[in-house]
Amino acid sequence: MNVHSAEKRSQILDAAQKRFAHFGPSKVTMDDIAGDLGISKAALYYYFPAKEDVYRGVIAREQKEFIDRMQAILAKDLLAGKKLQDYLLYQLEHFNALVNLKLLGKEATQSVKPVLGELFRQFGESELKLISSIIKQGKESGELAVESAEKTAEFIVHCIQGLRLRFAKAARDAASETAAYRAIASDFKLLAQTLLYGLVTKDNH
Amino acid sequence: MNVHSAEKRSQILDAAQKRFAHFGPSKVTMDDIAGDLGISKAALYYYFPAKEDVYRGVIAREQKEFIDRMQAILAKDLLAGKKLQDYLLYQLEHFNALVNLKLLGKEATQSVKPVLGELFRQFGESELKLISSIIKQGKESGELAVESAEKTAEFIVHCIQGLRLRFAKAARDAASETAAYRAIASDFKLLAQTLLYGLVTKDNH
DNA sequence: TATTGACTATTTAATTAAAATAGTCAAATA
DNA sequence: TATTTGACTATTTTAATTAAATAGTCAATA
Repeated sequence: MNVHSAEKRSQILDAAQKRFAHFGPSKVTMDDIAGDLGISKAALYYYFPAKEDVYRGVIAREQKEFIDRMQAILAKDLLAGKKLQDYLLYQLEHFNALVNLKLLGKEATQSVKPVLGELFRQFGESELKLISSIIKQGKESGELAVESAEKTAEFIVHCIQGLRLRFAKAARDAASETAAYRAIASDFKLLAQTLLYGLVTKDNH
Repeated sequence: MNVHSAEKRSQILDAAQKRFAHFGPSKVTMDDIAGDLGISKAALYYYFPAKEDVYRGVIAREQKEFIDRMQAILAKDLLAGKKLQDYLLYQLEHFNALVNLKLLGKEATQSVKPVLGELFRQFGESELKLISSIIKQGKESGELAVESAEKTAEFIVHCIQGLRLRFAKAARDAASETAAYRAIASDFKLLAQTLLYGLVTKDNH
């Protein structure tokens, strides 16, 4: 029976994570990963039935880490507006720390793309739940004026993902990735401000 | 001397535009286009020195058409807030009508990609100018409370492009393109509303 | 249960030849 | 002189073939 030590599985994911981040998934062989741990490839297959499962494992772990961090930020007893602001301001830096998450579409063999798509979808749902809970809190307390909390949350998630996507694209072309990062960080700051208070002055409401 | 008739050039672009929209640029040969017009390929090269220039011409024309339409909308004597709203509400449907614009990155041979990138950049700048002029109008009249009109305009353009990009991605995967369209249309509606008035109720400002 | 070496099955990369297509040009035409 | 063409060459794509790399299996073993 395959019981697996959770310990060992985690070590394997550690090694794979480092290599994936450095070379991209397609340039990392199962022998590479096994070699890093001083075990044979066959042993590796005892823990993960396919390379796809290793990649899936690495990404799933990163996604969980991201969601956990964001949940921690949102667990505090704050106004919904403040929470939303915090989410927008902190999600980018945490998102960026998780290298493989960004590698998603890019650098993937054709066969794993559907899997990644599915993982990405799940991730989006997790993000939607987080934002959704914030908006609901704000709506119920009368702090936020929204018609449908659900639709509003979706809209915000789409904005976030859209800006991230645009950033990824810009970072590829641009001379400096740092410049692209600063630009998008500024965008998220403005998004946080504008979503809450809008552009129109009070006199003109 | 190469004088070219503007008339003929335009006819060529018409034929190319239709084919590109239907099959994608890489599946359209110069012979195809020439055939549609009942002329020889050599004649076509008399008007356009390279296939790249045909594609460039088609896209440039579509971009101009888009910008012209949007300028028409914004030429009216309205509050900046209303103009911004109009822009956000109408840009999507007009953008979608211009097929080749959407084909940009996709379906392009490696050699034309840099050209397309440049065209895309120029297009972004045109859009930025439009939005920027709206925001400036609103700022100067005291209608909009923005720190930097320039930065705000950039932020809004990034949101627009991000949502479009996300939409293009979703449309590829999703079962129905129509469903994806409805979703993004709703997003732009919410963007128009939220950008102006924000989510926070007046009592909580 | 966990591990391995030796194996097979698949996938990717490199090579080449054939086909399709872009692009040129001297001559013809209107 | 401006435009068009057929016949040409140059370049790029595609297809087919093989060699190499890598994924994945399994009986034997500690």
